[in-house]
Amino acid sequence: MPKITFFNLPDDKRKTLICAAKKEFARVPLYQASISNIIKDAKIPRGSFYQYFEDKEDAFFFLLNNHVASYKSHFVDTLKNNNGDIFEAMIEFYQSIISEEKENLQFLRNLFLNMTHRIENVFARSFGETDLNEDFKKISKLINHENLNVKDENELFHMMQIISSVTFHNFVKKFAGELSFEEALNNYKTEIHLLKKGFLSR
Amino acid sequence: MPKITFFNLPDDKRKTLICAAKKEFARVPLYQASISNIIKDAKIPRGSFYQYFEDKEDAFFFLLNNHVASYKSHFVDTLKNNNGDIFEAMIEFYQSIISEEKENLQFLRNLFLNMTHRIENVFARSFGETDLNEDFKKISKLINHENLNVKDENELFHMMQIISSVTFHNFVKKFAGELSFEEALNNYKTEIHLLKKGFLSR
DNA sequence: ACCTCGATATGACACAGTGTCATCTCTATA
DNA sequence: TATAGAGATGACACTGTGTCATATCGAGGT
Repeated sequence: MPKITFFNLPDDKRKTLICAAKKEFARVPLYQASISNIIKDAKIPRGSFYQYFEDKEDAFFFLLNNHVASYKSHFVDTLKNNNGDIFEAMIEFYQSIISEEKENLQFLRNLFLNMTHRIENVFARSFGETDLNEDFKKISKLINHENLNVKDENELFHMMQIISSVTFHNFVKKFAGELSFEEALNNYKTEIHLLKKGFLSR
Repeated sequence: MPKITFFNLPDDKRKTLICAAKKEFARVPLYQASISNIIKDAKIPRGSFYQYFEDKEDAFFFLLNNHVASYKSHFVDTLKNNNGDIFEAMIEFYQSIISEEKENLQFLRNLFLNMTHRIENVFARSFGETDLNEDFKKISKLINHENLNVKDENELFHMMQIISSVTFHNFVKKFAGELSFEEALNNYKTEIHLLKKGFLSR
């Protein structure tokens, strides 16, 4: 977490800093990003950066958490709008993410092409160290269980794990392959369809 | 690829170097690994390293390719032994990977917890820039298509994509969560089972 | 034995980025 | 106006990278 001084900063200075950081993390992935670039862009001296953040990662994960928080609430909305149909909701969500504006897309690209477990974890659980089950239970309640071929909570949990693995991987393919919007969406739909019908004929 | 001089090296010197590199990449992930450590351990001067490799990544991907090549042939064997049952083969394969010896496990751990797209790609296709379909077709021929609920090559391709997404993610969970062998295996079996039966009741 | 030339080895060096710290500045309050 | 605490600043030490001029080696020719 950023230090208190960061939050005490006047709004415009804080915004400038956030923009500079976002710009750098949209330019290159975390491990290639440099504090030097950020402070040069934000026009603050080196020492100040360390007044506000622990280090590069601190700044990065602050930004990431903001992004993820907003995606999360967006996803919950989407799920509600689709009456708990998790599959339709995922497709709509996937679609909306790959339609983001340029700088965000670039940021996401660097994210997904360099998805360390630490980053993935931010998606899986809120940064506030809340229990991972918290989020799962919240989502689970919103899902329409009718027609779902799962026999208990455990199977539902693993179903969600599978869906998120597949979704992540589709993002990676989209960003790596420079797939068009349509290609990416069709691939994702095909895979969701396969998940629904299962791999074995009965 | 390493430079010619690397392959011209006397066997023992080359082995020492490979061991030192492996040790470093088992200690920390690629982005944290340092050439300085490798040359200190291998007792070669700094300039020599650059005589053999382009840079850190060059050495890393050389090692990675070796690993992956051996895993690949191991997987093909496993698939054959299971008479083309892709699901049983995956489970047996998964099991064998998480049973590797310590240094390899540590190397894999750093790999999966920092799975950049560039690394993932090495798994997906051979480094030799061969067409990605090459490998897929080879595996596809070995798979027993009886009872498989796929209607064409395209669906089969996406089925394989899903299986590999899920498998990758299970490796990540295993290495991140410090799950026991049994826990990890059970989780994986559950997910494969779910994939087989599908998410929708019919 | 000696020379030569291409291949290889070596470590000093310039450079880039990190994180720290002593010191300076600002502002609110007694 | 004095003072304390919060914040700002940039010089500095340190670590690691990649390069390059120079040294060394070894096989083949004379």
